[in-house]
Amino acid sequence: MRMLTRPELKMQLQNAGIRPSVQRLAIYEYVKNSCEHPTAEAVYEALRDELGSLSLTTVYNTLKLYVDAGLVMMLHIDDNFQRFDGDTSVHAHFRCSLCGSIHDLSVKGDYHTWLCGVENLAVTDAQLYLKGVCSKCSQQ
Amino acid sequence: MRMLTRPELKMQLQNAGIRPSVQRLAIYEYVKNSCEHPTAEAVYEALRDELGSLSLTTVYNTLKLYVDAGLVMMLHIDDNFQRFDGDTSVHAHFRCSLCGSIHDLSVKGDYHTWLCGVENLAVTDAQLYLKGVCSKCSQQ
DNA sequence: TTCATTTTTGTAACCACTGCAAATATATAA
DNA sequence: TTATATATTTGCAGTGGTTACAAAAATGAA
Repeated sequence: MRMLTRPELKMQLQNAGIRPSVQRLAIYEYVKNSCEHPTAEAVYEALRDELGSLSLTTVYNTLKLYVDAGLVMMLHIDDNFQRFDGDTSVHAHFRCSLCGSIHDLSVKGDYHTWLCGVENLAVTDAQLYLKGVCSKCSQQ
Repeated sequence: MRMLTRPELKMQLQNAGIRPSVQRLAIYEYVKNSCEHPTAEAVYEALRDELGSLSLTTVYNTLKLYVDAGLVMMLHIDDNFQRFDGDTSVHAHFRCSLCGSIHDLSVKGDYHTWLCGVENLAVTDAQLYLKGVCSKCSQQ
């Protein structure tokens, strides 16, 4: 996924009915253009200098705002942290037990084709989480 | 899955090299024969009367022991709680956003057939989580 | 019985996350 | 511009699930 420009990101927020304040735009840009599935704390640490003042609460609130609006996904692949993914398309996640890194995986079809008996269920979210040792760690 | 008897459960623990104390066997029996994917707190509440004295710490430690031994799965489908599943076979989980209940779903094949590029990854665990509204809640 | 090891227990602490109210910034109206 | 209402941000305190730790109890070996 190519990097999104500020005007593009701003437009996305406005289309979702969210006013693009300085903090909101910075947080949105960081999550959308990051591929490391950051925690709220990581977003906070990455932006606090750039923004001068930033509250961790703002980061949490803003990310929740985006999740509720469907702009960002919240991941629970990590036992101890919420993680956030700006890529809302259908894909799976792999977490390395050794280095803790999280990688995207492409999927074939979607969850409908993997499951039996989902006809009566109104599914709003599907997450496929894998754990193990990544290729980099297994070489060492 | 039929209910497992005490002798069967006891044998499973011994085969895993785990000494079946009174607390361990009771916790193991409860998780293995439950289909509600209980939290540690739920296991504790269900067994404290039967066992006379029981510590919540013992429940947490014992469940972790079983998870590390591969006898029980830990689920992270719920945002706020660890949940435990005595059924370690490949299956997916559906969580109802309204009533909070968690249901098992059968899957076709396994994760290898759903994904691209898992050849270089040593996968030790795969979890497919779905969220939405269950059939019971959508009728009301 | 005696001693070492294992298991259980209760309390205190941890820490990611949230609630809340004050402070600040922004939009609207006059 | 000024005044007022609304929206957003901020910092701190609190919450609650989970874990660390050390003492107590149970178990096994000699």
